Amino acid sequence: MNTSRTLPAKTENARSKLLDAAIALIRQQGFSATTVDQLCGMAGVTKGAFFHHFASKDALGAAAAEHWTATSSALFMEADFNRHDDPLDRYLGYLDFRDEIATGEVSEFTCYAGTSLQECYGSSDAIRDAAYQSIAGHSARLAEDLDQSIAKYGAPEGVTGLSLGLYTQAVLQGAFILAKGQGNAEPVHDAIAHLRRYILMLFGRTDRM
Amino acid sequence: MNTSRTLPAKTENARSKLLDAAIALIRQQGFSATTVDQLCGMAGVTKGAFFHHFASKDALGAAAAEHWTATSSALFMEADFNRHDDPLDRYLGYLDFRDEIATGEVSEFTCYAGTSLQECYGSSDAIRDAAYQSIAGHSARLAEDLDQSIAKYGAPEGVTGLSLGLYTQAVLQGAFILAKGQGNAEPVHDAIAHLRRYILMLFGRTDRM
DNA sequence: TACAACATACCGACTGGTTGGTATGTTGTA
DNA sequence: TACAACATACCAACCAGTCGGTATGTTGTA
Repeated sequence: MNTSRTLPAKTENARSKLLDAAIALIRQQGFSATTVDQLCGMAGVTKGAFFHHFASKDALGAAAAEHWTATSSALFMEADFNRHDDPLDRYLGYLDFRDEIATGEVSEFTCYAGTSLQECYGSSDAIRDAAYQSIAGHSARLAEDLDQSIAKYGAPEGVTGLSLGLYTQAVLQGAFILAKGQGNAEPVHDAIAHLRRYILMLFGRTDRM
Repeated sequence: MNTSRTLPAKTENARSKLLDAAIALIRQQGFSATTVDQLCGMAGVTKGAFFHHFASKDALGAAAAEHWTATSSALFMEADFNRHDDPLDRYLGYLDFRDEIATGEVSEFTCYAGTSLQECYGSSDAIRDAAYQSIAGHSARLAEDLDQSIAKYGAPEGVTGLSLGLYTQAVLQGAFILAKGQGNAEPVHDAIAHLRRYILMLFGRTDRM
């Protein structure tokens, strides 16, 4: 759920410039602390454009979650790890990929959906729902590979692909919080190492540790 | 890091009433979306009292993190699981305890420190630092039992008590985010089950699964 | 093809309620 | 009486949202 993708140059319209600005600013400052004027300033558009495209600040927050889903899912779908034949290799490749992209400024590798879900639970149903959809959908994507891994390698009773997919997201989201506290990506790398070890032990593939 | 503790009756002063209100309201709505007037209203005091005790709204947010540390660490210190002789039993008892207290309204079992750290990273240094201190301190407490467990049962190279303590917090914090999305504690129970299985496998105590 | 009718995208000054914070009392008590 | 612990009244800045207006398509039709 990172977005260091190269932007498609300049001819973007006001709407997408505002969505990009929203993801950048809200990841840094949070939703409430980010003002409409700030968003317009960063996007290089005026308030008129803002309220032409979005009914309210809340509506922008929710739309930004969908935008986030679109850009980040594109990022993961294009990545090389999907080409592995083995489902467990694909999952482990995903973890490696997430490990790699966790570098630089903390607010640039943390998750828009997680941040806004955490903050806006209780103050905006629209944002909460859109943000959770983003995370749940991403988990479901992972669950496919994990279900195939379970079918192939077996797993303890009660362990499902979706359960492991959600756990994966929980670990990452929690690690992002620690990274914000510490100011660097180290907690993310540590957490992924633990998660990787768990998965390998779970599937009896300790030879790959 | 839960606080369903019974409050010490009524003779609280304005300061602690405001801190309690802060933890309740900010966990629900987030820091920025919570106004000083709301805080005063819930605490049953006036603005004069607020700014008599706290230099600013930010200062209250930071003080609330320390208050959170105090109340939650008291909660965990008093709990029964600390009486186990075996360090691993103490850690597993901690997980059981966290599992038990994750019931009812989501905002009542989630973590003030995690929520405000997530949101205020980038907009308030004081709150960020105080919140991280809360989580890091809690992890360090867990690390003691985990280090003793490592000494007693052994562990793979590179696995330290502090690393596992921080991982434990990451798992819980991430599970809280999922719980906010889903609206109930199920993701927390699931995540703890995975974490517990990991720890047992790590220490070669699969007999206890 | 020419032109009216309409739509879309955007601008920026303005507003009215909100919000964090202040200035100035009042009261209990050591 | 001195001072901490509050209460009351108030303010200036801010902020989401509005509104009248412009510029540039698009579409239907005679």
